[in-house]
Amino acid sequence: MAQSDTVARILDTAEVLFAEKGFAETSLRAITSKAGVNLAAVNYHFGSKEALIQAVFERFLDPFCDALARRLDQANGETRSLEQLLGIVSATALEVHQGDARQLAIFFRLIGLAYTQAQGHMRRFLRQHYGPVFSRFLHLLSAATPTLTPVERFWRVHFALGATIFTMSGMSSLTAICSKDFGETVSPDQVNEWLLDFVAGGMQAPAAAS
Amino acid sequence: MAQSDTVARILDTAEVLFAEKGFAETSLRAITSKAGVNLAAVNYHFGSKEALIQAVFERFLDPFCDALARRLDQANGETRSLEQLLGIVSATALEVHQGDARQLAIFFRLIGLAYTQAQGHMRRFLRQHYGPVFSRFLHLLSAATPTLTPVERFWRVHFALGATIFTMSGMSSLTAICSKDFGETVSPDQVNEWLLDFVAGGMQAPAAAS
DNA sequence: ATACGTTTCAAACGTTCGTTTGGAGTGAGG
DNA sequence: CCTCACTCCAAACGAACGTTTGAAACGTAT
Repeated sequence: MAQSDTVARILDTAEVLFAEKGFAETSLRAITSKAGVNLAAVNYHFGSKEALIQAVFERFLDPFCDALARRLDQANGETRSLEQLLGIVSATALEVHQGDARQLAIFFRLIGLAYTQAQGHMRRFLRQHYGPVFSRFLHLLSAATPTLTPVERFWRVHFALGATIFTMSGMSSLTAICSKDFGETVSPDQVNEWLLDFVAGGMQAPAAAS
Repeated sequence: MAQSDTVARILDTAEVLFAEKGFAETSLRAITSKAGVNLAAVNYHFGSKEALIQAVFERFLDPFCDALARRLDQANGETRSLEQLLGIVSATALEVHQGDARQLAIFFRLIGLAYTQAQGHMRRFLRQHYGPVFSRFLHLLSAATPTLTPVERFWRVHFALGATIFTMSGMSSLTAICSKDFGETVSPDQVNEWLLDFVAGGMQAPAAAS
């Protein structure tokens, strides 16, 4: 075959293991042995471990950003409410992963890791590759939250990002705790809806006097 | 001297380096060389790297939880509003670190790392040592948010935790971006107030139909 | 069938890690 | 003055890491 499935097997396995343990805690030996490929395959196909990490990110962020840009295009010109705007992002994430809760958790966990574990070069990579889409979203968000000053909006976006990333990346363990403590199983979709309520409420909270 | 300051020097340095780079990415050699002590000192005084990590957490979490318990005692019996309750936690964090923004950022960054990087044993340690205080807080929170179902409150608490930990642990880089993009410098205290507004708004957001 | 580019493989490389060791320093008590 | 417990230190240990190597295996086109 012209292109073996070794590359895909490595990416699939690395994605899961990175999401579970982080980048530094996941060795190439763990990835290659679980993927059933030779240890040297990573350096042969990707060049280095860091290049593998970037490849993992590109594979799941490119489709997401493309889909998000498409949906934002459809919303162009129309004045959108905050709830609609947040719904677009949420629906895009669900669309790209076709409702697979496990994939969705991995998605957010990796984004969270990129923010918390990666040094400067990773943030630069994300900003260069996906900055434009993020800017477009921010512009629409400005129209949806006209009472906020730019600085306050900047911070509230990061509050919302934190709530989202933190929750989604820990979704599996949190749902386990939830069902143990309350005897009630909640679907990731339900959590997602509750999160949207929370974020919308926080975004539109009145600004107290400083 | 009966007790040298080697232990304190190690703890001080480890705290900073762990917060900067994470646990796995911080070697004992980096800690000991920056602290100006011998490499073997860590294993001599603490036993292992993992024990050092726990010691770092105990040193900053014990005073915080004690102070929080004291403040919750004072609020005992009285019905508190959500804003007052959140204010207590915020004021406790500020009190323990005496308004030192750098220390405060380290504080939250370490908590965030404990949640995202640590495997099961770290969460178990946190739950066993600091679970009771957290339960008391949750009980008071229930009284302050009577319209929420227990399950919804559970999730909103984690949304709020995510917003807080994510923001505070990335405070230094976020303030840098903020001042670069807006030419406006905001104090950590200001961000803290805005965060309280956001969390209060999210906590009290109306629950949409599921 | 032969030659060639691509991919796989076992083995080893050098480095860095956490940890251990045995002895040298140090100060208080007998 | 000697002893003993505590602390520090240079050096080394074994293990695990990312990476490299050179040959074997493979498919394809001539």
